[in-house]
Amino acid sequence: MNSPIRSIRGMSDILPEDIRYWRRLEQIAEKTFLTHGFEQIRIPLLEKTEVFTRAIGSATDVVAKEMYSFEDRKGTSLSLRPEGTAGVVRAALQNSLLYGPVNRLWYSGPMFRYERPQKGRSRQFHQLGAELFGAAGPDADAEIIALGSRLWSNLGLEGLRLELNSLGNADERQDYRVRLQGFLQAHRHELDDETNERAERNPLRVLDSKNPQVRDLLTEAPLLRDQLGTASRQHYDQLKAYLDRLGIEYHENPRLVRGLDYYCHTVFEWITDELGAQGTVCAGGRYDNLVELQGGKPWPGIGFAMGEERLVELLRKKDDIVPPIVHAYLIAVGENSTESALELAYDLRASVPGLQLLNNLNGGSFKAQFKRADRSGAMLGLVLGENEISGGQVTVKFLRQDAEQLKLDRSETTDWLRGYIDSI
RNA sequence: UUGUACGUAGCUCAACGGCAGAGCACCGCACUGUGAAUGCGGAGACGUGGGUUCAACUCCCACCGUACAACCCA
Repeated sequence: MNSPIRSIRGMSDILPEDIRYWRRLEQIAEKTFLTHGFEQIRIPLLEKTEVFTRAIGSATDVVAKEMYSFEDRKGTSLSLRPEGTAGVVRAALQNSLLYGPVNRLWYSGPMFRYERPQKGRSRQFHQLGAELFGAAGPDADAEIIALGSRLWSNLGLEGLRLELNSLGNADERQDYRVRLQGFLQAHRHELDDETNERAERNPLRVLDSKNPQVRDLLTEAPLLRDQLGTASRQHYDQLKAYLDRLGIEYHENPRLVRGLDYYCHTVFEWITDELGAQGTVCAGGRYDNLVELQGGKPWPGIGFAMGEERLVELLRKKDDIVPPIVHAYLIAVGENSTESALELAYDLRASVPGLQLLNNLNGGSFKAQFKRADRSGAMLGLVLGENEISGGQVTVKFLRQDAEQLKLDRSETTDWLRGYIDSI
């Protein structure tokens, strides 16, 4: 016998018992995006690899080590998308969505990164994201952060912490990068190999290291904040003033940097303490250089992406979404009962809106079928036996309440069920 | 890529260098048209491959898988 095939590592199935949380998340997110003027865009899961190497940066781990890349039959390098923004920018450019009025887009769907799975991290994961193009000011930053905040309240999620930082513009960031690199090099004998290697490749990432020794040393490191020019500082201060006005709490984290190269100025993360090591539930920032990197004329943008698995986990912890109820289980025994039952179910499902009806399959005795009806969680057992069939009737047995069972004429069954559904 | 832990029935877990056990779930019977209680019965398992041993589910090694963490990041 063949052994069963398992799904690919890190690519898990989303099972029926979890679907209600996913649906709640996606429905509320969609509604929230809509009320903020965001329109949906759907783009391919597969892009030319260059879409990502240009945007995200070829030195980042995401591009260098974590992409699912392969050549198509013509030898073009393609990659499954590791994130959404790069492709959205590509699509916006290609379809002439930019360079006009402010443009707001949202997307959702699976992303792929080749990593060892752990809690809150998988190789196929799902993101919901929003992107806002054509507004360079801090009001847009506030708007996009406010959207996140509103989404949490719409979802009933509390206790998410907003961390905030500014990376400055490209020049400031480059200057800082050099200074930080200098600092790290001066202390390289105090650092482990891994950190030194990172100091070479992507020094900003050293800032959010979890290594306590590194963190200690970093208290003396130069701060990006001190490197910001007047304009960048004003942008950041103005954003904070707007957030204060909106009553959105934030924690400034001067060591918050994002993993992807395209960010500048405002960067932020929404973080929970309830999910273990992977607590970032939403992260984003401004990417004023990205459109240019992707081959367009410069155009400002800001956005964020949310990890759906992580948000679903938070919703599941609250556990306040009730599973759908099964109204009735149709039991049928005896000569010709199968066709009568199929017919009755077919008719009732058409004539009783919202009726959740299971009909018995695989035969079985009355006892067995009642047992299945009970296990199914159904409120009612509808019984079609020989007596009912010959008399044109249906017996209704209440499985969850203390009440006498009824015998209805088939002609009145539809109305009775409508009334029953309304009453519960 | 690295580290740690764990792989026994559909699920949750036992046991033990010497016959592999239970609970839940499933199917049936007691009750041949009435579930959820009870009793009885049925079917069903040692991740893979080596090694040590008279004997391995148990000890050792490798591999595969899973979980968590580091790295990285949503």
